[in-house]
Amino acid sequence: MKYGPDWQPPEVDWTSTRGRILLAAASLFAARGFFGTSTRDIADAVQIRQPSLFHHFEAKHAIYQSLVELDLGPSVARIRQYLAEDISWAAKLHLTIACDVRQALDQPFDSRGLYQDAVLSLPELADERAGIAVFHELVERVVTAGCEAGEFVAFEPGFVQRAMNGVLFETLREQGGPGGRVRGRRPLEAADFVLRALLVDNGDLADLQAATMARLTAIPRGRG
Amino acid sequence: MKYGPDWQPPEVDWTSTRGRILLAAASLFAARGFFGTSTRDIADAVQIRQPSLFHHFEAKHAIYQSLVELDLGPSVARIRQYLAEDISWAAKLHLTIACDVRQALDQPFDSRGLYQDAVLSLPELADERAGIAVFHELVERVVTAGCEAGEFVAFEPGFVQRAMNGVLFETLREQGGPGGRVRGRRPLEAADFVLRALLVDNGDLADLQAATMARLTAIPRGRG
DNA sequence: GTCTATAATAGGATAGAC
DNA sequence: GTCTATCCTATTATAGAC
Repeated sequence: MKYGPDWQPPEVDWTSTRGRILLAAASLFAARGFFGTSTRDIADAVQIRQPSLFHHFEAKHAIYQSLVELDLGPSVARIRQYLAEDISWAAKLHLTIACDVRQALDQPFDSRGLYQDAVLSLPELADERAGIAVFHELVERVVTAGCEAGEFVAFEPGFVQRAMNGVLFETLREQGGPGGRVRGRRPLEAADFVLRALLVDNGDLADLQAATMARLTAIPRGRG
Repeated sequence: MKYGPDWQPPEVDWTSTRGRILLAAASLFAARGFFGTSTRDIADAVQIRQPSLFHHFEAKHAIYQSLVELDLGPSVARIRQYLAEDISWAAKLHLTIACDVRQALDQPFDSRGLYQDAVLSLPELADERAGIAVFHELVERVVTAGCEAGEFVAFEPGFVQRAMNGVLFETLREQGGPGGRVRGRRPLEAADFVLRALLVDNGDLADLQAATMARLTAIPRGRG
């Protein structure tokens, strides 16, 4: 099942025409939005003719769909893994945020144009809506458990999930997407910001930072 | 000057055709985005013919522009006022966040479809881009001063401004816009979340809450 | 101030040659 | 796998009657 425990998105050869379409479309979606980008714009950027796109993707929304899969799939997989590990709830959340920011800054395509409600409400993107709902549910589970364990103060989990997403998205918007000069500390800063808001005892933060940093540096960089 | 110290948006009669166009357009922009909403969609919702729109607004983007003015104008005016008051930096920021959320939930139109980079990059919306930049600059000024005064921990002001915006926007998305059952505590929760992340001493939070609450209840409600 | 009629263009997608 | 040619629809906006 898509976005299920054993699913992962198909590999992409970024030098192939299909890969270059995805890269160009992602940049255009980020700059002008899905509806503000025409298939001609994308084709021009890849230097092919507009109808040739439809040999690689059945429709415009399929390009967007593939990009969401590539961005969301690993995020869902990671938080599933952290949930299974024997670490504190705070550590699970800190890792989730930091690794999500790090992935978005490391991956070759720009993810800032994805996750727009107006696009996701297209009927063809039902799987992606469901996948996002799964991610949100897993985050809420961590927040709820962290509250019950006394690690977090009592905000509503739904609110926290939203607030965390807001911090995540805006951090990416600020960074200007892949290719910008990455501020290396942003993944940790974003995670620290959210955890400081949640933690009952901010004294725990230094340990979280050290643990997350150790695992962040273990992620392969520069895939693009 | 638009969005300057003495500027405020023109009053709107929400029962007039012009007002009803703004209300309908705001809801549609929130649900399907600016580019995903056609002038026909808006006209249908107001029960007039599509060309009649152009008697009230010179172009589609002028509708969007008016909505941004109505939402952003009061926000900029408020933060200017808080900057002039003799209260702590933390109080200025707490008030800014809480009152912004409260306004968005109280005003008659849905503001969730505004502030999209893809739309704001239209050349006709240069004033609105500038207005948003002014708001961001004023927020950063509060954050920077709060850090220097030792009230806030040392995050980068630009990052904090982004994170705060993310929390703001996502809080509104969660609430479902005006007309949804407003969770009365959301303005305070959003402000608390950001201030907890920033404050060196979380013990100051209770005072902030009390001060903000006193001024929030003084805002007239139910304009819609 | 709202209407009908229509201009002018841009959009996504298909057919079929090479 | 890419091309040219083209279809069909939707879109923003204008003209001019009432």
